[in-house]
Amino acid sequence: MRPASIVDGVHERIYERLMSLEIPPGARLPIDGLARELDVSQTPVREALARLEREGLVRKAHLIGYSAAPQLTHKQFDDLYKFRLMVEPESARQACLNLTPELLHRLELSAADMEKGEQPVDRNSRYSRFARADAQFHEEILKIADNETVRQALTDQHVHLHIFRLMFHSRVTQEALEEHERLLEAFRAGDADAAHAAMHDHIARSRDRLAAAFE
Amino acid sequence: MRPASIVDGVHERIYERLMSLEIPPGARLPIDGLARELDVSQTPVREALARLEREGLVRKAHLIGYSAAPQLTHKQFDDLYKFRLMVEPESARQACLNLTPELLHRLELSAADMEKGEQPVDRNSRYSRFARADAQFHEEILKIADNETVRQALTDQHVHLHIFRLMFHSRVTQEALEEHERLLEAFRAGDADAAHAAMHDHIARSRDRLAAAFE
DNA sequence: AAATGCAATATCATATACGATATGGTCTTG
DNA sequence: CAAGACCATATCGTATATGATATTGCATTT
Repeated sequence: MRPASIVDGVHERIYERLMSLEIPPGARLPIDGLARELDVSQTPVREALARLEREGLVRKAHLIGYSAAPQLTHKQFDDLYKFRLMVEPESARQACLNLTPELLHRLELSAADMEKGEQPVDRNSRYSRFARADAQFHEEILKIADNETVRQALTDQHVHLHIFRLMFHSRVTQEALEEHERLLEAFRAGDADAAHAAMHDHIARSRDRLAAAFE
Repeated sequence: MRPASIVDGVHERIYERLMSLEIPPGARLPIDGLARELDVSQTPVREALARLEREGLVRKAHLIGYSAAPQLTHKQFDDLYKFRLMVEPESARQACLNLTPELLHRLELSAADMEKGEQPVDRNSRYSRFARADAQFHEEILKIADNETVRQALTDQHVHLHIFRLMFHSRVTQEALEEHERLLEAFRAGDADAAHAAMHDHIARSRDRLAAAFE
């Protein structure tokens, strides 16, 4: 039985606060303040913040301190989606080629999670659940594509975290579910080109839906 | 004058030791050992190692410690090049569209650096110089493509570091220079599709040249 | 001789301490 | 009254100390 390290716990708790916008973009993150609040010493807080910095979720200014990363700019948003379009459709194609009935089944389950699931109690938890499920679905496809480098690169960009923060106040549409369904159809048919196209279409539409958040 | 932080210095010095294979893949990296050796306390060493861990250059085992990341496996190598092929040719195309005479000029200079330059004193420094210049050239193109997300994602994969470690004992060919030249020709002509093709070709050939390192 | 248990050592994880620097408000001065 | 100097506080960056855990080697036993 290993005692999970304090650093991991601190990292996770700060991550959640950032994700839930409890710590808003730009807010300061004083080390000893967090240490007192989480009832640990400064050392693990320091290390957790260093990790979050490398992940791009917080920024550090020498002799000034850490602060939560600002919201995505329009350009960063564009860049992020261009990146996804370079990588994810191709990964969907590859996933299609690697697909086994068992893997497909797991993917279907993952997609189903998004539609049903317990009714949310409030706006916040609902969006959170949706974002989590969507991230899970895309993640599943990347795992099937079996390219750890690509998966890591996307994970490092924290696509879904940023998107969640953006869509926090926007509407969750039924469209995304339908697009996922079209992707699944391509997978079921074993049509790699169709999977590529469906993923491309899905991401482009997702981009256009979210672009409204900048108006 | 800025008081460069000790953490930065420690990070850099360890990075160089990893890059130069002075610390071989798999070697242990004891915190207090490094602290004594570099004549600093453990705290900055800890933070530097945490950064290197996020960068994928060292691994950490809870209650055991840090160690240098192992060499790329054949699969990781394949994945890395598949990733590059998804991203860099498209970036070359975009760079071509963004190109101005001034930017092209800088790129030409960058490419020229690779060919001439002072004669190396030994194998090690020669490869190091080549690897650095090659990294610089590709980096320059990504900057022109002006997609910071993509650039960061590639940087995070430490493509050129891994490649250098692989090619440490292999031959540096003239071919790479010729491929860069073909890329430049496409840029000069303003032919985005040709730039895409040339970059694709260059990376695929680079992959095939290095694949020998696994035999 | 091989295996097992135990002690010694190396190393980590965390806590705490302290000097250094930035920031913000107040006070002085022109 | 405005502008600049100065001090107090917050916070960082680094160092050091301490308890906990893993690893290693040796002794003991079978």
